[in-house]
Amino acid sequence: MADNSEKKKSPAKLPERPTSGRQKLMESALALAASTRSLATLGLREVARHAGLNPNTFYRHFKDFDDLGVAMLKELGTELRTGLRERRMRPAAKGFRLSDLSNPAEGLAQAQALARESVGLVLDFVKDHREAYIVGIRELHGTSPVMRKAMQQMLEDIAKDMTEDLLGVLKLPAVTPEEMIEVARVIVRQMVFFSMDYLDQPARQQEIKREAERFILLLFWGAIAARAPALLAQSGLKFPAI
Amino acid sequence: MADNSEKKKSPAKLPERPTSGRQKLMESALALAASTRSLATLGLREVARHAGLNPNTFYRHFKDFDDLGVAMLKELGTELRTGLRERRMRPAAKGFRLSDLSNPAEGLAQAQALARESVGLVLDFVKDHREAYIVGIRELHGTSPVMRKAMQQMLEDIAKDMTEDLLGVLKLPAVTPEEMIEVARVIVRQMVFFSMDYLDQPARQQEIKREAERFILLLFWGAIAARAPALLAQSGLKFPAI
DNA sequence: ACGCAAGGTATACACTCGTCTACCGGCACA
DNA sequence: TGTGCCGGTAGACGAGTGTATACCTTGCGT
Repeated sequence: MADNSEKKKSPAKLPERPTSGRQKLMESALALAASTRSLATLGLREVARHAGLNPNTFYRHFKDFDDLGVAMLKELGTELRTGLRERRMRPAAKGFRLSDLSNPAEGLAQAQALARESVGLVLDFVKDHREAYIVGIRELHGTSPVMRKAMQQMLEDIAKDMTEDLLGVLKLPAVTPEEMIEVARVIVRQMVFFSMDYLDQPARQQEIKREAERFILLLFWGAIAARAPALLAQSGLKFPAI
Repeated sequence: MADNSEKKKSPAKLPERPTSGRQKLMESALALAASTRSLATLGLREVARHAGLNPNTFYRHFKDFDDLGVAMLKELGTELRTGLRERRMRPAAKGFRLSDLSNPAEGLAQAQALARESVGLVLDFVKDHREAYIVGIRELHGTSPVMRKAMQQMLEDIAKDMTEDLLGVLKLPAVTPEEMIEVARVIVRQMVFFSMDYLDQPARQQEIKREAERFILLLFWGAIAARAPALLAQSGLKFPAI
């Protein structure tokens, strides 16, 4: 521990600069937050240590710890949304585009296929970005108001994306866009929980996937029943106004 | 700071022991967690200081910090569950007990009344226990695995209570208990988010209440549509198997 | 060729933290 | 009358933290 004659490995030739310090700090913060399981608990020194950097280097790039937080969120947030969007463009996802449709039963069949595809898509993504997901959700109900707002906004954006997709792909009778976004929001939020289960209980993954699909289908059935009372009237059922 | 001659205010006669130390610690922890906005960030010394106690006193009552957490959760959890239960026994809640019923529409009308009552009940409770709720939800996705498990268990218990009530009060056709608990779980989890909104946006409280009611009703409509296809078959609709 | 800013490092300081050991007053109860 | 235990206190130790100051490269612009 004493002073050895000469070392100074600091200015050694490091031909590799793949991650540029700032990046290393963010990655370390993410990794630590996912293992230690909180951003708020993280320490400046701890992150720097894990990144193999001097504690003070932190100040070169971020002023607060919130500062690093919003930077991470911005990066991961765009990654998530674009990730979802591009996977939504895959062939399988576009397989069941349909022109117009007056039969609700047909619409529900399409909805089922779309639900299955979407659920798998989200859960796969979550599994592929386990760390980011865990940390993000923690911030959703977390300490910093800034983070919380940003996180809520991200969920809302995803819900809006989903609404567009749903409105574009399937035509459920008499379901207005306003109701659609409400349904989408509910789905997105519920998926937060399903995703948690999915990560926490690997043995039940298939079952959880089915539960999520059933949930979505239930909502669509409900939406049709609530919004197409005329169609259901023939069956003799009378639904209370919503 | 030096040693004054004689003091020792410690063994002074304290006729008041309204909150017995342990209680003081838990209350301080709750207050601090709700203001500092995290249990994980809390420090043993910090809590003791806020409670006006010696740091070591903490060890007399709790061994971990998780220990205090589960104690708080147990207290508040039972308060919540019994609160919900006794309010569920109020006259208004029992108003629509019904014997047997073959008409799903009738069942749905009952469901709507029950949904309205239950939603109001939960949201009132949340508003009355704002601090506890915020802290609790934070722990639901929080750092400590112990807390997380405990919190999930509490939600699950509430869902079970709700299932019993639902099965007892209203008879939806062909909805099995297994499906009922699944629906109840989904409702409870969604109420977590609705409650957050409710606390965060006081101006929209009535609107949020309506959204929650609509969500629940949607689920029941969906459940009937999914589980009583025979009833709906007359309408000419054919629903895909779930 | 010089300067200078960016990124990184080393050392140091004042704090806070969790925990350990030891001491003390009341109360129950045998 | 003693003798434990329970709840509370005091002080100290070692480790970890955030931050301040100062020094050292490297690269780029002029």
